[in-house]
Amino acid sequence: MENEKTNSKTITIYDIAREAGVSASTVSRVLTGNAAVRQDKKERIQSIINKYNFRPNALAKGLSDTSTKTIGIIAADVRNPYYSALFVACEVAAEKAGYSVSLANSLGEKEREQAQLDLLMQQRVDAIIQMGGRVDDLITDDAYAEKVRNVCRTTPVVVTGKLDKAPVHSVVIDDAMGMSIVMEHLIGLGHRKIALVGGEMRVNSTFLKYQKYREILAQHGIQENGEYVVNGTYDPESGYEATNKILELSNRPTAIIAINDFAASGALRSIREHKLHVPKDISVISFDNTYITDLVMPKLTSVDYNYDEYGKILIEIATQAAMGGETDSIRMIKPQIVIRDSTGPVPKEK
Amino acid sequence: MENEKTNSKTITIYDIAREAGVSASTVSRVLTGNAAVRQDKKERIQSIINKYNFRPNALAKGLSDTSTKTIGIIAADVRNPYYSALFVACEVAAEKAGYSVSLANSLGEKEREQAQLDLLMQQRVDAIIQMGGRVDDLITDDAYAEKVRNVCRTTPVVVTGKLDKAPVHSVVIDDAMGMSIVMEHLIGLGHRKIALVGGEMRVNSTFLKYQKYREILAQHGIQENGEYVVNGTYDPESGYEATNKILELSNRPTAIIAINDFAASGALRSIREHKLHVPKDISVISFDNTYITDLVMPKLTSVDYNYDEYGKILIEIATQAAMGGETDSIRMIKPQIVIRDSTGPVPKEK
DNA sequence: ATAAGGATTGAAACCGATTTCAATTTTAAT
DNA sequence: ATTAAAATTGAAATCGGTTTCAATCCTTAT
Repeated sequence: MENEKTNSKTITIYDIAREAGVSASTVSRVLTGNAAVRQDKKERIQSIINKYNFRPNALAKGLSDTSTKTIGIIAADVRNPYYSALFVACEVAAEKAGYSVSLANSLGEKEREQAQLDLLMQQRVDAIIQMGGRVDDLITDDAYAEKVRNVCRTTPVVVTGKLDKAPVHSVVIDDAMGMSIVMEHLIGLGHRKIALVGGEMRVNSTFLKYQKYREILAQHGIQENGEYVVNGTYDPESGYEATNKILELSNRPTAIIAINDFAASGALRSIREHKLHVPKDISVISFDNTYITDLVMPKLTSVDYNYDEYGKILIEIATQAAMGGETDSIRMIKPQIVIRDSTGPVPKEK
Repeated sequence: MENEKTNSKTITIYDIAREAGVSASTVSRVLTGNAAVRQDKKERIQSIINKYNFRPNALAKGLSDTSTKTIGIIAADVRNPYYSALFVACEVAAEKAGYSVSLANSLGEKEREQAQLDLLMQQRVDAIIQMGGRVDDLITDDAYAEKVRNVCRTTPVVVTGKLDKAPVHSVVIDDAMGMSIVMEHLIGLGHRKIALVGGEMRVNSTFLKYQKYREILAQHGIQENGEYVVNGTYDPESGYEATNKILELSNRPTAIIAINDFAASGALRSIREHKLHVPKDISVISFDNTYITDLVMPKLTSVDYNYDEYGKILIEIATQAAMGGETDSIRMIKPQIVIRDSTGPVPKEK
């Protein structure tokens, strides 16, 4: 009942061996190139392989090799251009290193994330890269931390972000530096009334940015205005609402830092509806430098992480770990600002 | 040299069996639930499984089952929200059906696409879904068609689009109907000078739209203006340039149909730079209804395909085909218009 | 022509599950 | 208490590769 495919029988290494009049071992040797085979036999076997377009069963290979040359990737949501950019960068880098990747989306659900961790482990991927998602919850959720620790026991895990609850490898964006660059850019343009839009403080990367924001304000002798910081959920609608609140203040800021490009697009809409102009009346800057920066008007100044490089590093660490490299490594990604049309000099006081 | 992981030995069904004092067969039976096991033994085994957090090796399982419960998906580029939306819809639908998915991006390169087809076949996915990509080239590229035919011999392939060169299953968007809806919407608003922006005629879905566009113009007795049709490459920049050309015509159109939301965003920019307003001076409508429609100003009227439903159908066909269903099925997706702020009544002649 | 040495080769074991088949244990019926 | 029928169980084969190890085949030097 199960296997009633009408497909032609899939051909195996034994079929090739029989037709070539050699043993399966010999066919395997030409397949892997791990050992010498006499030239004429090699050619004969190769031609039969070509004739049938034979491809060795990756399951059997992985079972015997104990390596699948596959890296599992769990992303929060590839519909977010930040993750899709990073995923594609990983895929390309992996391919260069002779690995393929397999993607799963956690969609921000802890249960999905754990199920996917399990699944990838079962599939015997050589390493798992976890981008975003509910990693931050590990700090509070012990059962979850235990699960990750368990996975780490058999499969190396690389996480984008920091994590002390489990022996994972980390690649972290220097969020403080990112905020620092943003603040210096704005302050250099004369801004002193700077608002922060979007983000949840329980998310580490957001919290680090906030800390730096305060630190730099202090450095420049600027009094922090609590009303200028409005949390949100990283989407356009939330950026829109947060900005609405801010623009209704009697003492409006002259610059808005959005937690990501999505929130910034919402901010732009709110600003437009308040009949203000960017960057003449108010500057907007954001993080992630996704293609969204190019779609909205004006084009957004944003903080970039060099996704190609970022992906390359993730894959590098993952493959090294897969080959038994040391655990607990940590690498930093240095952000860079990409200046477009949404930031400009502070407007003159009237 | 190869296997110098310091990880603890991965535990197998035999380890569980030994500790439970039963045979591996019995452990397997509680794992799969395919056969009865005495209650007390079952519980003992289950508790040992839990104790070690044991997960059966999916490679070994797949090898013995001849089903991996995995569906391979090849997308043109998940960075495009059309594909990411469809991919996530597939992932969710697959999960409900007890399958997992594995994603590869062809990035519009024929060689990558073929390599990925090969790889997925080697990984013994139960079916392959190919979304977009160079499928259209199959019509002209015989070597490629031969490759696909070869894959089809062992693994069912589901394609988004039509294809007679290989025995694949098809899910196609009714592009003609989409264009029809768009045209009726615009004509209903009084527009008669309607331009078409972006797209390459060699791409079937684009060509079908163009055909319907002409057909409907004719139906309404509107003379086609060749200058109103400007091809492009589906990205913002291309939509921008095409629209620039159109807006420099002496006899400007009052509505622009963009081939997708990206092109539409470029069109909006061009229109803005020409000091025109949407939809007061000119209406803009596009295809795909991605989240981009929500980011730009004004929000875009666009044609939606109900991605959840679309993904569900793709997975349905893929899983049925995997279980030996008939080949060569074809399903149609009916598009729907989502009206937002970018389309309005034709401006009064001055 | 022959022995030593290296190059090729195949048989068999292994990777970790599932499943068939026959044997054994339970349970139910008489 | 017996026996037939039903429920459990384990041994062994299988899935399709890779690799070890011992055997066989060539070379080349003597």
